[in-house]
Amino acid sequence: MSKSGEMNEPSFYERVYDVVRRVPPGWVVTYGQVAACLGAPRSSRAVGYALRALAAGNDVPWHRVVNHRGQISLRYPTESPMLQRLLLEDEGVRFDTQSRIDLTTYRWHPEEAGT
DNA sequence: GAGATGACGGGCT
DNA sequence: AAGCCCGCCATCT
Repeated sequence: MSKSGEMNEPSFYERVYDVVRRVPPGWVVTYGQVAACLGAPRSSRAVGYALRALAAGNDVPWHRVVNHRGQISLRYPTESPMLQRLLLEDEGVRFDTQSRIDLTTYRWHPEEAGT
């Protein structure tokens, strides 16, 4: 990404970011939810790919996105997963003894939020 | 243009 | 309940 096309295309990335930005503090969504919200319920992996490309200093609450098991999928930098957990706990999200989030309680439903 | 990658999801064992 | 495998999709090399 160094040629033309990194800031002029409303790519999937932007849409993903836009959805994630709507997630209120203290709530979480799964990659699949974000994908479904974009009209591509099968693009969950692509969503993760988009978030991976996020640069530091952005206004996207990426930490509110977890996998369908309610766990943090990050395994990259050793600190990122811990950071995500700290950010969520700071917002009131509780983790069980298995470092897992109860999606039945914290899962945010965009359709209920209205658009 | 083709092959490989990845912050996933669902189903089966 | 937890783990393993396969399939999807957008992007990268």
